Amino acid sequence: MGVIRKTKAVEVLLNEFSTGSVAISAKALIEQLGDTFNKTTIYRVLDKLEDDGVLHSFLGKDGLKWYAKCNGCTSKEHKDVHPHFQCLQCGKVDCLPVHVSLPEIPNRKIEISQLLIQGKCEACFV
Amino acid sequence: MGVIRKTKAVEVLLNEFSTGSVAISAKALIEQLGDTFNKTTIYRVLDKLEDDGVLHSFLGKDGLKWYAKCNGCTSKEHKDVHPHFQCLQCGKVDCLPVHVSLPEIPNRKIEISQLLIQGKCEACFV
DNA sequence: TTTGTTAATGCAACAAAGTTGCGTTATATT
DNA sequence: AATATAACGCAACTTTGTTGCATTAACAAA
Repeated sequence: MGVIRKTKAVEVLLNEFSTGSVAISAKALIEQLGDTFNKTTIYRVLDKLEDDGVLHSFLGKDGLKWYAKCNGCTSKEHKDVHPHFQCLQCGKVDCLPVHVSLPEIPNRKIEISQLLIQGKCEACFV
Repeated sequence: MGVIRKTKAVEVLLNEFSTGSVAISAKALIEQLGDTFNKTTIYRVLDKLEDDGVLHSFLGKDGLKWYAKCNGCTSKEHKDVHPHFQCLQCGKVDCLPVHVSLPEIPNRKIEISQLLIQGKCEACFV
């Protein structure tokens, strides 16, 4: 369906993702904005923004849902595929703008892939 | 801590993983064995078997926890790293015995990685 | 500017996966 | 056989996310 009306919630949430390739969990957004908007609204807006190809989502290490900005995607086609990096120390998650070549798998058709790399980020890696 | 006593639950659960590289979700095990064992027991045994390096776990597409047999792992060291494949049609998940080369990521230390590939499995791929 | 349609919101109740506390059972050692 | 304690079952709980429904507000048309 996608976003049709530019509401306050859409505006505020979009603004959260305005800076670069950092991912934010739905949980964090609710903690941060839950006084202003109901959690249901937050979940629903994120959902729609994903439908529109504005955001993409993936699951972090503990099954939490994370969102980050898409590059060059539309509601028709999601072409922005890349791995994500989660810091085991500070918990920060971001998108890695690199290409990963998948292994050959005979007799199977690959449709989606999700690579989550964990370790220490630039800030936490001494 | 790990498994200390060979109980009925340990025996039955181990038996579930006796055949090859197929992964089973905790949810499925509870559906299947929940009349015989309490779900708490099932979760706890899976946890301990993972501690022992007998099983490894990972998160599937929808955040469900899946378990599969480890090869050559101990409680000290988990060395059996590989991607997993989840069929979008039948839902089956299995381990792919292949090596994936991760991209170069400057200034970060990679400690763990998890690759989930989704598509159509041998049986569902016509 | 006002009106009318309906998308978007808030609230409360719910759902599903997994966890915790605690009293009881049973494994395995002595 | 006695005993220490790991493992178990049960119920209650936690957390993330979802659903139904009445209310509000975006936005287009009059």
